[in-house]
Amino acid sequence: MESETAILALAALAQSTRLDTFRLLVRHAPDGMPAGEIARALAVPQNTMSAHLNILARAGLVTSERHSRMIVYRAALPRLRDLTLFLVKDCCGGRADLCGSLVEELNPCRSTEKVTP
Amino acid sequence: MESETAILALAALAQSTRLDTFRLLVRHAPDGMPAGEIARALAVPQNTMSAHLNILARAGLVTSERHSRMIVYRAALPRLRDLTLFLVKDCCGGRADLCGSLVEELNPCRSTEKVTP
DNA sequence: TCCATATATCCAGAATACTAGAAATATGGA
DNA sequence: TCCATATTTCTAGTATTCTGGATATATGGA
Repeated sequence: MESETAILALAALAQSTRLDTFRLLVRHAPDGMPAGEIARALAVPQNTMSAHLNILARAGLVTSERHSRMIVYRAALPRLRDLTLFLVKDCCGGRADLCGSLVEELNPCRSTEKVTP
Repeated sequence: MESETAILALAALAQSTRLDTFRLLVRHAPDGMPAGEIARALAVPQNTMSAHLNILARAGLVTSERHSRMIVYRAALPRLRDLTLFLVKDCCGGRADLCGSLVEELNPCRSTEKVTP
């Protein structure tokens, strides 16, 4: 992932309404939610939410698809993965000594898998 | 990590000079670099860099320590880990189905360790 | 065709961020 | 004490972001 792309994604998430929006969409993945329903759920005016959704979309963090009258937004998990990878690689950068503890801590995600012996 | 803290960190990294600064400090971890040397390395006026370093420090992404006349800045890797964890947990949130592929991809960090059988 | 619904776009005011010149503060050496 | 160095703080101009009212566009149903 390019720095410029990463900055777009970081800036998109560095705003409370947008971070809440993204989290809401992650919770509703992979179905997604129509724009109006998102605005209602977060108690944000419809046009304000539209602007925020546009910023998230330009950052590649959400996708949109029209379903008759509604436009359904979905979290773009691969982009979140790329962003996370970008951050971790900044930290690692070929230096496993710095990185080890970080990856260890990421394991909570695997808690449902049988990784620990 | 609280959302508010995460937003501070995301915003701190969502700016090219600061992202470059953080990356430079990660590359120079754990020794760190004095403020003036950072400014010189990135060709940024010294007071502008001071402002950016202050923002990174308030976000907890760097620490500073005076060494006689110089103030040495260091990347705060644990904070980067917390931020990464925050992002990944947003994605996972008890849903290993969404998270699996993400953690898989994070493994490049482990390339120097003997994890793969 | 007319109307209701769902969403986006236009616009402007308020707030916040970025930048760098000038001045202030802290440290160490002569 | 005086000076040079390293950094921060003050300040203000410019640019960008956030917000929401008003309006425009798209879709589907009567």
